[in-house]
Amino acid sequence: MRISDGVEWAVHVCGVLAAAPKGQGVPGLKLAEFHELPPAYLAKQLQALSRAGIVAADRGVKGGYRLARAPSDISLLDIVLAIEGTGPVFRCTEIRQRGPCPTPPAACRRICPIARAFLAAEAVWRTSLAGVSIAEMNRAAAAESFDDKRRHQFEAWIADAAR
Amino acid sequence: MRISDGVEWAVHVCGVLAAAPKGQGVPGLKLAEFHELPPAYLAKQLQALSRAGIVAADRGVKGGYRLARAPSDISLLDIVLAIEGTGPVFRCTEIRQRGPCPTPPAACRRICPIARAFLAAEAVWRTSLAGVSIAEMNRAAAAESFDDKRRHQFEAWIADAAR
DNA sequence: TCCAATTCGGACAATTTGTATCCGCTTTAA
DNA sequence: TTAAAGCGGATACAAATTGTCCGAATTGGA
Ligand code: SF4
Ligand code: SF4
Repeated sequence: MRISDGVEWAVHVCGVLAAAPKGQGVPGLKLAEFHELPPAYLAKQLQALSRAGIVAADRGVKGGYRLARAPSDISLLDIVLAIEGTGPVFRCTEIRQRGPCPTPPAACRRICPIARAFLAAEAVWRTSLAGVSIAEMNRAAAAESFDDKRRHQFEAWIADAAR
Repeated sequence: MRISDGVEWAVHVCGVLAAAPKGQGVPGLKLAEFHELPPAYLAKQLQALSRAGIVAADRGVKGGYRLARAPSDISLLDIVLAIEGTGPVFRCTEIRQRGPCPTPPAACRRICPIARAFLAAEAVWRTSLAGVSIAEMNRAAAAESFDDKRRHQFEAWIADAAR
């Protein structure tokens, strides 16, 4: 049970896009270059973000990716669900209905205590991730690891990358 | 990001063992038969439970598996960690230290806000799973899906399976 | 208007991970 | 001594993940 690398990439990319000039798009190639990621594979993750309505994509020579909504309105959970899919982590194969002493179908109308416990645990996990937004993380990251020099370096880079 | 089938199997097996006669062991073959599971693969999961100290294994002709501690002292989290491993779900590849605008190593002493958020979410997930024990789930399952006839059927089966 | 440059999009292959099985070994009770 | 049972490693098989490619769509200028 491990989380895909694409989730980490997507979170970082959204952080960069949140800091990009309003109304301008950043090409996927530039985003890949920023973190030294495989461009073609990152493009696939960006497609998933686009399908989920988290980023918007403009094609053509002045195209690129930009956030589809405000950074404060995009949570970690949104990104995880976009990349990993919305299905539950624990999925039941109904083995209780098999074997020499099966649970009768009538008793299987409601999910069993085991599945309930896993769903409840996933619910609090999702709630926790839903509570932190891109905007908050960018603010925290800037305060912790940006000095004036690096901030200027970043702004120069993104001014060149944005279209 | 999905959870292994072996976890579901292990939880069910622990539930069966909790209902077995005290002091007697149930062979792995019988446990596989009860849920119609592939015997060889279930045996591997049982090894993991044994290594984690959740079940105890007795070898030899009167051997079998039995719970290593009280059912009320075995949580869902214990089983998940035994089967899936204890590593974190989200593991960072430190991509922030690469590319044209890297985070300086000095600022990477503490984990970043992104990783913190994921670790916090996993912590509440684990806490939730740690709060439900095998004993509680067996009690709930019995109340929901056991009538007198099925209870007798189950006790007859396990009396024959236990050694 | 048409063409060339640029970019996203989905289909496709390669790699890694997880699933499942088997067999020899040790241990134990009869 | 023998039969039953768990342990561990070696080995095939299936699936998900990772990674790459080429075509469709859009823009801007000739
Ligand atoms: S009893 Fe619960 S965990 Fe087991 S197969 Fe049914 S729903 Fe899944
Ligand atoms: S900044 Fe955070 S999420 Fe990104 S690579 Fe570093 S620790 Fe991981």
